[in-house]
Amino acid sequence: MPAEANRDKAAKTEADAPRTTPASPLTERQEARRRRILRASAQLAVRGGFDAVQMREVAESSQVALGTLYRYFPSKIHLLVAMMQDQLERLHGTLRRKPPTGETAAERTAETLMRAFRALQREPHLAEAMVRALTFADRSVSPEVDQVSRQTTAIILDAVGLTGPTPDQLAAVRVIEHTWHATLIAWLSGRASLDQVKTDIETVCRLMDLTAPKETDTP
Amino acid sequence: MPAEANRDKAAKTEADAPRTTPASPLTERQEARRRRILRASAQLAVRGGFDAVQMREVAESSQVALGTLYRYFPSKIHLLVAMMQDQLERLHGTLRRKPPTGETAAERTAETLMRAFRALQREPHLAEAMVRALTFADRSVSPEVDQVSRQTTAIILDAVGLTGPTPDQLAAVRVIEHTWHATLIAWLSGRASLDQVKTDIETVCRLMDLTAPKETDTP
DNA sequence: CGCCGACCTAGAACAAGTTTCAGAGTTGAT
DNA sequence: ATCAACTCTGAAACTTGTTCTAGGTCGGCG
Repeated sequence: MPAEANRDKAAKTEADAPRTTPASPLTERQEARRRRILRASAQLAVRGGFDAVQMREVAESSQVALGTLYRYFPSKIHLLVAMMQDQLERLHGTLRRKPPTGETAAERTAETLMRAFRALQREPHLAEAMVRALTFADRSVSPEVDQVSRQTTAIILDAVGLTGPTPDQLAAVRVIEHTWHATLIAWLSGRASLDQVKTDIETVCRLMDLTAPKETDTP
Repeated sequence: MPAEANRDKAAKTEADAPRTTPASPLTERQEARRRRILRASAQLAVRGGFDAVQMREVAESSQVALGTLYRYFPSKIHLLVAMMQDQLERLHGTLRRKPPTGETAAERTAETLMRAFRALQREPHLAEAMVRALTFADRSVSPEVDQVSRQTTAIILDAVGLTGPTPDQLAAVRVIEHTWHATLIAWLSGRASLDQVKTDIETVCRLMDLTAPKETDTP
């Protein structure tokens, strides 16, 4: 069934390659290829982490030529960051279905992050691959990394229960995110224990007062 | 003057290669080589950042064979992390000579970090090289990365003016460090403005209350 | 019907980090 | 002075990410 042609035409008029951003609509077949690639990458990552995701192997596993792989994901980093976007979306969905139950904002945030952390713990190699990619990303991956960052912010804001955060609250959320990332990295490279992760996360959630604006008054 | 031999012997008895850790004392010549290598790396890094530090070029610039370079620094990451250790020591020295002047611990900490930040700003490529290496480091570099982390902690504790920090205070310092790192990364990859860096650093320093223990009482 | 253009494939080629190896060079001990 | 045990050198080889080239496939259109 030639459902592909007209869309290919559309893609052509706008850009040369399918982007990871929502910009260009992909053919069904192309969507399928993209999913195959991401799935193959995830499988490899689960087994051996960042180093095990080798572009030639990804191409072979997903039954795609190397050149095609690079057309879909312009670098290994792009590929792994896209994988992270995938996983984050899934996580956000799960969290929406089963929101955290803590009393205070700090408790809910810590609970959310620890839940995410336990999910990552289950596949540490996968986590390592994604996080390494994320932190190694240079300017050419900024848009994608930014998207990941926004998604993380959204997850935390959901946990807190804020819809219209003040700039101060946004800054606090950023600090929490930073701690989350850095702790994750320290844990993945064996420099922090599980306890330390837990402590740090709880510390930052407790101390970043998210319930009220800091500078302005709230009568 | 053959002051080299006995020390080489000493080195041999203990390990195969000179480590970056204080473990094995190096010959003068070896010290000189090591410094040449670090200097050459820094020069290359200043020019073009992480990518410009190419092992072949470093070897050539420092007049050392490639194999020798790898004997001193088992990987590019090790090399760049060692560069960071160097710079941090220098910074710590400077800070000791001219300590921050703020009234509160939070102010002094923020001042210290912003001063470090401005130093990095002067050589953004150098900063990029070091930070990329630091965050990309895997387990094999743990000891060195850990050393960097300890040095950073020491600098912050100096700024705060604490000598015997409580576990809670150490956790708070870790959160500050995490924020510092993550902000730096975001800035280097163009995802955060100078203002945002400043805001985040000040936010975390302000909110991480370092003046008194959190759990235990202070009569 | 047969050609066009976009996409895809296979595979070579290139770049940079890393490893390897044979042959010097050094140095302390005998 | 010679030896043994190192370290250093120079160059090639190997690995993996990335790019390039030449040709193949497919759907729509003249």
